[in-house]
Amino acid sequence: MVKITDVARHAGVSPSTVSYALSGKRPISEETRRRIEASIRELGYRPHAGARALASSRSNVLALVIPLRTGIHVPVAMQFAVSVVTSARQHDHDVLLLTQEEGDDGLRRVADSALVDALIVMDVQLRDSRLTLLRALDRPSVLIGFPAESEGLTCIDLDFEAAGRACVEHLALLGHRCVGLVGSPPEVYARETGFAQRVVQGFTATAQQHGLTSSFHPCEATPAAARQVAAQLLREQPALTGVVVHNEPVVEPLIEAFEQLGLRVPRDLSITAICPDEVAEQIRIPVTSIAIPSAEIGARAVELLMQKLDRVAVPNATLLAPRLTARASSAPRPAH
Amino acid sequence: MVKITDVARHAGVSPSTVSYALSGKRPISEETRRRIEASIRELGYRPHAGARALASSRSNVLALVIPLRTGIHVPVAMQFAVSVVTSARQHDHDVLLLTQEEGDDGLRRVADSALVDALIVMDVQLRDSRLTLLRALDRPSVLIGFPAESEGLTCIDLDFEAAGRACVEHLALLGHRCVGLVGSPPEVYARETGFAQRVVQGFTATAQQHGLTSSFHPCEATPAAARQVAAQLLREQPALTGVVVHNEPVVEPLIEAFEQLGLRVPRDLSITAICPDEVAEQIRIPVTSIAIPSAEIGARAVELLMQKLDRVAVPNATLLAPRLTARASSAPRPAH
DNA sequence: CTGGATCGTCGAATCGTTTCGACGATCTTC
DNA sequence: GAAGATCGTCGAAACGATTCGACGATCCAG
Repeated sequence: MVKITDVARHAGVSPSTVSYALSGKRPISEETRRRIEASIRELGYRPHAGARALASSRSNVLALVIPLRTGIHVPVAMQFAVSVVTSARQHDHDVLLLTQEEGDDGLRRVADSALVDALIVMDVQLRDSRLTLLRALDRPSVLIGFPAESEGLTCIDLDFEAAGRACVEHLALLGHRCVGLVGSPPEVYARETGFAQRVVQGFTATAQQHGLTSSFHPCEATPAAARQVAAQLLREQPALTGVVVHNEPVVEPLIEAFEQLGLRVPRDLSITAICPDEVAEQIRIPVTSIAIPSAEIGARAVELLMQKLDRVAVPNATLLAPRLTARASSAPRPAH
Repeated sequence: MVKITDVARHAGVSPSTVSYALSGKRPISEETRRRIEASIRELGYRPHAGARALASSRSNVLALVIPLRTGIHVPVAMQFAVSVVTSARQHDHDVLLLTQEEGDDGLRRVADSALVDALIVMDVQLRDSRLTLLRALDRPSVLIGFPAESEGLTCIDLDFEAAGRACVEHLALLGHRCVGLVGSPPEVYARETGFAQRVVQGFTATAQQHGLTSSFHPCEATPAAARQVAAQLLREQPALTGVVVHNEPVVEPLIEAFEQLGLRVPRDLSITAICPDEVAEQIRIPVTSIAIPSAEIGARAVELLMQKLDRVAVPNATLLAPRLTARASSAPRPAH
């Protein structure tokens, strides 16, 4: 293995000079720098990560805790993870993958052993045992999602309440007067995951505000459940003309179900979804949707972490504004 | 931060004794060990990862390279990643996440900087620029999937050829004489990803061997494409009674398409798929399938790596035998 | 009972960086 | 042209573990 002393000797300088040339923490003359860089390339030198971490007390590694639970849409989580890795690399950091089931101990382990400099935690719940831990830890962290009490933590997420609101407003603007929300699987609400509830809040409040009739149903992530919910919605609200879906795998089956019940989309029924663009676009009738900007959230989470590592103050809460893309699935309310 | 000398002082022993008590590399008396363990708990000591890596030249971190490409089924990749993390933890290792796009440089970086001890590479292609690199690297690696030339590498995967064979044999045994294969998206074959081609080989060879009429069509991962392929298959082979699907997102749409073309599954048409159990089970008509054992592959890959790290010889190639689960979608050939 | 293993522990060297203080040399500024 | 900054570099001291050789004590075999 080639080490910094080898490079130093080869370039005719001292090891510390090589280090400074690499880190830029002290000025190095143009000419010396070039000589050092040439030696590095020629010898194929790579700083030893462990030695570097030991000396600098920075590992340049971020921990990412990914969820495993049912009810979360896997491709979204994956996209998010990829975006974290990509962004981290742009800041010269790597990403250590932890699973939810490692729990508190896992977080404490990687933090206390200085294996990672900072942590990103996905899918936090309203009351999450990890919150206390994260607050106590001497390493910065960023949460994806908002717990009930976010004091002393840094959180970022799509503004799901605004997303629910935007969907209803889109439908209201098109003249719809009777709307329904098809939500995530029941267990998602049961375990008090903030984002799902926030959609419901935004949806319900806005519907009321606009004087619309509305109802809300959780829905398992299966076509069968979708058919059932579709039928139930129509039974309860025969005048239904607008539906908001917050449940990725069910968007398409739900449309199929409505059509089999005799409703044409968007002629008789307008559909709006909160889902990734890929899902919205790949359906036979492309769906008007609010995207879940996983890539942006990931990138922003990393930025926040980098700032915190640099001791720059950052906002406690970052809510990304929803952007609605109108597609073929929504239209003005049928004249009839 | 509490360090090993603190523990040593607290327990009244030397630092090296603490180290040996922790690693078990030399015998330590029962009583001393207990005293040390008590001190560790009391002080909340965690060995500094960097220092440990530096002194032992072992980081206890594995690199995992995940694919980003289109055409691979994301939940499968995710399941696999989770299983790698879980298994690694059981061997006291952590997992560093790399993306495909980091490419050769990324692999070299983490390997040469001693950031990781070993590497797992998913989704290798038949001829992959990383192969040369992996062979040259001084760190052990395991590939998921088989390249064209696997000499000097350790590879593991489901035996996709046997999977193709098993599907055809299942259909042949049920009396079917005319079968079709609906494959992955064309780009998967174009980029020469071994596993997809191997299914085709197993399928075609076995069909021929049993004297069956057969045909093969790649298929984009959309319902529209599924409908198109279904129609085309029936046009080409009006006597078609058995279909093998190797394309997760299309299994359900394909069944729907066939039924809309007037064929009842499994009365008129038997379907067999190569896909995760969750996909096979969640469809209205549960599908006879060969599972992709991502969890097992992940666990086995980690085991192999651990053995290689311990300088235990391991087989070059590990092919997992396919297991076919009969479900509602396949039945004996219609009488006439 | 004696000589050679084995057991349990210690001290010191080592791993490969970063970083701090120091020190000439060069550059400003009045 | 003297005093003080700044520039560019060096040497040496961390950083916090692991591991090797050594050494007294205990055990066992002949």
